[in-house]
Amino acid sequence: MIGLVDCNNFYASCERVFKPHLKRKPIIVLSNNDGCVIARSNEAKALGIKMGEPAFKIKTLILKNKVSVFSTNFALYGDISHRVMEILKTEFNRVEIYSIDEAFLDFSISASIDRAVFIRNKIRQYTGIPVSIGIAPTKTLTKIANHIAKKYTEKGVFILNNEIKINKILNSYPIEDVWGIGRRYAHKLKQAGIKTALEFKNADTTWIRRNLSVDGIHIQMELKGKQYFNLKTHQSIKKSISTTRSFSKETNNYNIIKDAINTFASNCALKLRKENICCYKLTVFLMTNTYKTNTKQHYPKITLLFSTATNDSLEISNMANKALKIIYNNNCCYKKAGVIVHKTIPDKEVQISLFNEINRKKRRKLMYSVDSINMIMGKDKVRLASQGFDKEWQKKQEQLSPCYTTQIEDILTIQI
DNA sequence: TCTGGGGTCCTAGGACCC
DNA sequence: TCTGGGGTCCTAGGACCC
Repeated sequence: MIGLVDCNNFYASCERVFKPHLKRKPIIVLSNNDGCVIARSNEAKALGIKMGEPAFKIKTLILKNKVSVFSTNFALYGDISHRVMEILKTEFNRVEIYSIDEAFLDFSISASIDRAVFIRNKIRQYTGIPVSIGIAPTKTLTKIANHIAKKYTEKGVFILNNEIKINKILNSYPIEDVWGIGRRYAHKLKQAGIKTALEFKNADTTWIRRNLSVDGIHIQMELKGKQYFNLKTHQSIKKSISTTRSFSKETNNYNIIKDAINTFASNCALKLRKENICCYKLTVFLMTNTYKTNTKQHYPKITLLFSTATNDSLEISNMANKALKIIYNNNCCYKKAGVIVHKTIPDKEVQISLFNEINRKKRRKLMYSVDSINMIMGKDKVRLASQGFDKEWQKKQEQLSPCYTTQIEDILTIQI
C-alpha cells in the first residue's frame, strides 16, 4: 500500500501558522507579481474565489469580505515544506517528495487509519500545518483516497483497501478529477461517454491507447489496482531549469530587457550549481502580451549550445546575451521573457571540449566565493554588472509576509 | 491599469548512420 | 516496370502535474 500526504491549502496554511488570528478567516496567496490567486483557505474557496483568478478581478470581493491577501513567500513555504518532509522521513523508510506540499509514503507495513491519524497529528503539532492522508494500492488511487480524506472525513484520513470499496468510490468520481486526466482528455472522454473513473477503468484499452497514448493505459492500470508508478525514493537530476518572469509593463527597451535576461541567466546558473549539475544548452525567449488580442503577437526564441557543459554565471550570461541579440526586435513590445537551461549532466561528469579556452578550475572557485558571500549577505549582493541595478522590469510584491523561519531579523517576538 | 512560474513525459517527423 | 532494412538522435508541439 502507498500513502499520500498532502498539505491542505499549503501556502495559505503557511501564512496562517504565524498569524493565528486568521484562523477561520478567508486567506489568499497571490502569484509572483501579485497577479493571480494560487492558494486559498477553505473560507476563501467558500466565497467563490477560483484558482488562478487574476487578483484585479476580485478586488471588490476581497474588500467586502475582508480577505487577507499575501504575496508569495517561497522562502517561507520551502522551509515549512522541508520541515514537514523531515518529519515524514523519521516515520517512514521510504518517502518520495513529490511536490512542495505532497509526499508519497511506503505504507506496506501497518497501513491503518490509526497510523495515518498519528502521522497527521504529529505534523500538525510540530509545524502547525494541517494535512490529509490517503492510502491505497497505487499512486493514482491514493490521489483519490486523499481527495476523499480532505473533503469528506473528520479525521482527514481515508483508506481504499478493497475492490468493492474502490469501485463504489470510482463510480461517483468524475473522470476530470483523476490524476493525469486534464482538460483535453476529460473533454475527449466525455464525448466518448466516459464520465466517471469507474467507466474509464472498464473502458476498452485499445481505444484508450489510440486516444490518450500510453499515459492513458498507465492510468487505467493504476485504477485497476496494478502499480505502474513506483515510489521514487532517490531523486534523479533535473532535466531542465528555467527562470521566467512577466515584466511590470510592456517594453521594447533593449537595456531593460538585457538586464532582465542577464538576471535570469545568472539565476539559472545559480540553480544549476545548487543541484551540482551543468548544462549543454540554453534557450532564451521573449513574449509579447498574450492578453492583447488586437496587437500582433511575437514569440521569438532560440537555443544555443555550449561546447563544454557549464554552470558558470559569466559563461551562461554571455551566451544569453548572444541569444537575445539574435531574437530581439525593437518593433515589438515585450511583456515576458525567460531563460531555460537544459541537456544537463552531473558536474563531475563534464568533459572539457577540445576548444576550451576558460580556466575552469579558477572559475569554479570564483563562483563558489560569490555564492558563499551571497549566502551570508543576501541574494545578488555580488552580481554581474550586466544584470543592471534598477530592476525596472520587476514587479511589486506588496503583501509580502516576513521570512519567519529563514531570516533572523524576521523571527517572531512574543510578549509574555 | 492589473492576467504566475517551474517542471515532466509522449509522439511524430526529419535528419542522419550503416 | 522495378528502388532495402534497421536503427538513433533531435526537435516541436501537445498533454499533463504542482
